[in-house]
Amino acid sequence: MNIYDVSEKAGVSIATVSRVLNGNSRVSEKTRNKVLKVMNELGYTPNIFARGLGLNTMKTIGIMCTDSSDMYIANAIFYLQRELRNNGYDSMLCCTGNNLSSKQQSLDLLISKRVDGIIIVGSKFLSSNPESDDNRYITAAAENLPIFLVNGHLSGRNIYSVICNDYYAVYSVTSKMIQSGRRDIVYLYTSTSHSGLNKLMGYKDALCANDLEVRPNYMHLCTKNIIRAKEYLSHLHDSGASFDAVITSDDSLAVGAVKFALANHISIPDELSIAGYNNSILAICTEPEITSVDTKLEELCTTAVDKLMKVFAGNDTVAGQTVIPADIVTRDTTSF
Amino acid sequence: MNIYDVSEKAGVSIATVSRVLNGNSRVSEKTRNKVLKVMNELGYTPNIFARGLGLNTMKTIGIMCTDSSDMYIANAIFYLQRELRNNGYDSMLCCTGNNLSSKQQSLDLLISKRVDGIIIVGSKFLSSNPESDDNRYITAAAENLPIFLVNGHLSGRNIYSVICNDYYAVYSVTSKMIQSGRRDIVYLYTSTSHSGLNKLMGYKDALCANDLEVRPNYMHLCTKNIIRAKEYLSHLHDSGASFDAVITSDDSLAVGAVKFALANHISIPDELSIAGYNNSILAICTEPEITSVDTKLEELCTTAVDKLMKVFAGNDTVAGQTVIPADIVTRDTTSF
DNA sequence: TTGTATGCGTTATCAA
DNA sequence: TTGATAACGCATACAA
Repeated sequence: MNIYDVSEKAGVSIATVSRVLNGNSRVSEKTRNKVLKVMNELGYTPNIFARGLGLNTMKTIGIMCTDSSDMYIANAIFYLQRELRNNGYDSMLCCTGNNLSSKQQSLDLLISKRVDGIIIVGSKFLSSNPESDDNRYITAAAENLPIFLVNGHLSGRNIYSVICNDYYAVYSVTSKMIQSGRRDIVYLYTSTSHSGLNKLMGYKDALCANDLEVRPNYMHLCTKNIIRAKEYLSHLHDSGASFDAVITSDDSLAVGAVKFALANHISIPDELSIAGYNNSILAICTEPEITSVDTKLEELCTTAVDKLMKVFAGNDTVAGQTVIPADIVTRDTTSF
Repeated sequence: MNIYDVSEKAGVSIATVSRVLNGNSRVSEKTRNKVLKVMNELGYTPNIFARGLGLNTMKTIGIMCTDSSDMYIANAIFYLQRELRNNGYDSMLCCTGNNLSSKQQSLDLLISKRVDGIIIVGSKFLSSNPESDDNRYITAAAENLPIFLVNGHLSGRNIYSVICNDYYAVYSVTSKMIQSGRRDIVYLYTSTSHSGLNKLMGYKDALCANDLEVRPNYMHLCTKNIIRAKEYLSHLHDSGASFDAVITSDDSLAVGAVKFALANHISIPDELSIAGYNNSILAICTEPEITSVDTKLEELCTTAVDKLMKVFAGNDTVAGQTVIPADIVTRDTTSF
């Protein structure tokens, strides 16, 4: 079933069929209808390979991430996919894990599939070491197709980032904690990515701005895991360190903090204030519900796709980086 | 950059380059190395369209779901994608929402992209009405390519289902509740899909088997939402109905039940036992943590991909339906 | 072991 | 407005 079958049955040439297929106006109404009727009768579908061979585009965007089962990333994929579809593009998903060589392989694979562009989701995808060459393969790929980063930053030609203002978000939360009377504030974080380090810096700077001491054991790098967060706080508590607030870089850690407080009969928020990050469903699972930072993921995603479409349209004034401010959603684990 | 460039630079014919590309053994070691070297130097990547044009396969599987931001589905996508990759296949994701015509459109789109097979995730994708023609478009598509259902069932040629034994899982949980002394058991559920109705039936049958009354207001269809579950239980409680157990078809509803109990100073599990479903992270967010049914999602997904590969290999003895038993993960909201 | 020639289904260029 | 034909890049049957 191909264009020849249609042309034969309709009594026209393949060129005419092709014109009908592509909405070319240089076809008489009568001929067009005749061809459309035949296409319908035959249930004809154009062959995407043959088309791609000529046009060298598949109207498909590759989406890469380390782990699509992560709630934040899963939501991003949903939004991206929806926006791309609205713009006539499909998406091809690659979950790479955290191994550098498998990230490279996935990128090569998407390129070999001739995707028209690539969207990378999550700051953990990139190596945060600016000295290393670990992101070189991405800048190299950007020579041939545009690359977009959602919640990640990398500079370079044909690379576009859309990020949330993580530094300012954590700075604000920390400041609010201090303003509401907290002085011994623990910060639990999950990642040393660009975004992760920005958040940490926000915490430190807010302490400094208020003349509070930055204590190493009050900043803890922790796997993204409820139990681990609870364990570390228990450990800190048992070791005699006192703290009246916990700020986290992810809601799961904040859930751990709530569980720690409940297990030790520490009242929330009077004796211990807790703030989460990402404003996920986890923030409303606990009792009390958790104050959390809304990172505007949907807006990040729609902005990324918008920029992508502009780049495809040949607009060469698309900003390399877009920063979107976060919101703080106040609930019952804080007294501000 | 194509096969001709490589052949010219390597001083061989395009046929030889193609043979090297496809691992054909009828090439001398010397020639092979020469060609590989040139391919490397030129950074040559074969054009997938040209290849697909001849072979009419893209080594790509379409994955369809209603909503990839649903935690259950997000996990399924992760597992499926990983298994497909392990077998040399890529995946193309389509989130359709719940609208029938957009489901049909997405299916058409995947077919027009010449995917080699389609995996549909989630029982909500299918219409559960066996009388309606709403699933006809799927059986029609199955005439041309194999269709796999993960946690969904549809019978027909070239359609394969992998499902969890939901009926028996809920039957077991309900029986255990009864054995541990509960008599007034509420069942909250989110869906009237095939899987959803099976679960409901499991609940009813377990009650009947123990000579307990099936009361309509003790079975409630509820959106997948923490607050809604809490509200319904409050309503039931306020209306004077007494209950000593809540079984749910999703962890989110069980979280709502925990919140209801905490808000009303009802002790868990003594005064109220609670069971969730899907054994998601939500089950361990609350205090106490929730007993939940592990639906073996990873096993469902690997089994589906296994079956897919067997079908592609021409194995015509692949079972149309595979049923995998669930596990009950006992935690602190039940006394069994 | 290697090379030549053809077909895959479409789009686009040129001619009519 | 329509038709004939080249081009896209690869795999493969057949020839050498």
